[in-house]
Amino acid sequence: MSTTHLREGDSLDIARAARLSGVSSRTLRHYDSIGLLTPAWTGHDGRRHYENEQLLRLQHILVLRELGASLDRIREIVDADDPAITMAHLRDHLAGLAAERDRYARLAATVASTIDSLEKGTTMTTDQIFDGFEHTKYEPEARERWGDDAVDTSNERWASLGKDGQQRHLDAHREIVEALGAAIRVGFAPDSDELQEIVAKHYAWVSLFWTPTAETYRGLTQMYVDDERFRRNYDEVAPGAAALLRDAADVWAERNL
Amino acid sequence: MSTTHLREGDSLDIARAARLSGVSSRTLRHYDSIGLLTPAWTGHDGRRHYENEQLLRLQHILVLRELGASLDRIREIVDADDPAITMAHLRDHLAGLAAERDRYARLAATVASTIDSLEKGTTMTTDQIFDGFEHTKYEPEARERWGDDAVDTSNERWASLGKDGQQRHLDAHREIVEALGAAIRVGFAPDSDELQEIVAKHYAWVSLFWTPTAETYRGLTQMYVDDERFRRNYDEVAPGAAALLRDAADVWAERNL
DNA sequence: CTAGAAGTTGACGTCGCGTCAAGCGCAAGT
DNA sequence: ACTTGCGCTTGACGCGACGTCAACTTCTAG
Repeated sequence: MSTTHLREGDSLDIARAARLSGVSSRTLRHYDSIGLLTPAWTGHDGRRHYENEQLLRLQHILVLRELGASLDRIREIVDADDPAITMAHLRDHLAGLAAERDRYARLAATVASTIDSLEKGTTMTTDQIFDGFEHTKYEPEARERWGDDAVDTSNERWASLGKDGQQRHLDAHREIVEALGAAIRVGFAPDSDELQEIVAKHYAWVSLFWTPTAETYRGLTQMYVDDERFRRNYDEVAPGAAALLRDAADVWAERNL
Repeated sequence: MSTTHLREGDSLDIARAARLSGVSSRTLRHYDSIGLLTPAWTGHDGRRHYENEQLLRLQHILVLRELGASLDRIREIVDADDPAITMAHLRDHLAGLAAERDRYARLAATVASTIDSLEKGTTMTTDQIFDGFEHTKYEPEARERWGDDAVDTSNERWASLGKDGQQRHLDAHREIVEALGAAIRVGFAPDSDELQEIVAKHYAWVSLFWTPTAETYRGLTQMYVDDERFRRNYDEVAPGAAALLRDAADVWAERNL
């Protein structure tokens, strides 16, 4: 058999080439414009025509595109048409994919646990922190401390969560408290990077519902120390945790708020 | 205490605001230009000045940005400042993150197994397929079939892989063969979507080293049938597998090459 | 001969900024 | 008083892989 057996009629216009290979004609034009896939020939009227050779190259391109490679990388691979180079690029590409995968996995886990923490039920720490703003005897004090609007808003926000939401919010908080406990055992200082990071998380945790100012944030952490019902939740993991959080929060608030 | 206690001196210029919050001044300008974060006030000379309120909003923005949310989504969340809306957006966002994570996981797995298949060692199917192009007695035949250049290139490509690479290439191939076997047991026709998909994978597998034309691809699959050493590898999983692959490849080549 | 189908090029939009480029205001040094 | 220079300003392009108009030309069928 001859290696080439193309009759004139074997060439396809852009639409047929696109349908055959499952891409849009725009994509073919794009590939042409960036020099990734040049049509076999172009009519006097500018219309693009594709033949077997181009369809083969396109197949090769699409195989690699399905692997998520960039068009630049694809170009280098198909132009080289060399397995050693293919391997090198695939290796690079895999590293990138794995990194992206891990990045999204981390993000998803973080968001999931955030949602979890917001959805879970109403238990101890929760009751204490948010009930502190609520209708009970602490409310007048809270209103005095943070102003009426803040208390109302906080109540509404908390109420808008389900029992579920409230429970899980706790879990995120528990992580923070346990990190605090670990910091105490290791002996980190309030202005150490480690503690400042914990405070940042604590602030972020609080911020999901309410955006404290430097003043109110300091006030909140001070209340953790002053009020025995709050303090117990922090100190139960390690004595002095509430005070350490307050000290670290003072530094953090000054630096960041 | 008063709720506002800002003195004139409390406002920060863009550089200090940027350093405090850990973003670039360009980012702050960007957030201003898209209306996500407007400075507290702007001097007669156009310089931006930020105060506590803006820094707080920025903190909220950055918390959400770390979760990978888009600026549009972030705007809706911080503008609403409502936990119910926050939850709804976080939920949407989580779905997107999980989808991306899974997508990259699939891509990474595919590429990894491709690399694996290219790196693994030289065994049976491998030996037979690629040794078919090699120095042994089959080489003259291969040269006749596909031309000298194709044979040389194939030899070089295969040689450029390690023993490892050659072995794993096999595994990918084995998957294809087993899919073929399953198709036979179920009784799919050569032109069925299922078989066409298998052929597509087979073609992609071959294409990673060599880009067959319709003619050479048909020739290759025909050889799988004709040559007992090749046929055995296909038929061992299910009798008639080689012939079925050839028939399906004929259809596929016509449609796609 | 004309309408319609299908092709063409060109340009903008996406997303979140990084990175020039050109110009202005203010404070310190000569 | 004048220059220097820093730090700010706005405006614009670039990235990646096309989707999506818009405006125009050409081919084909009636």
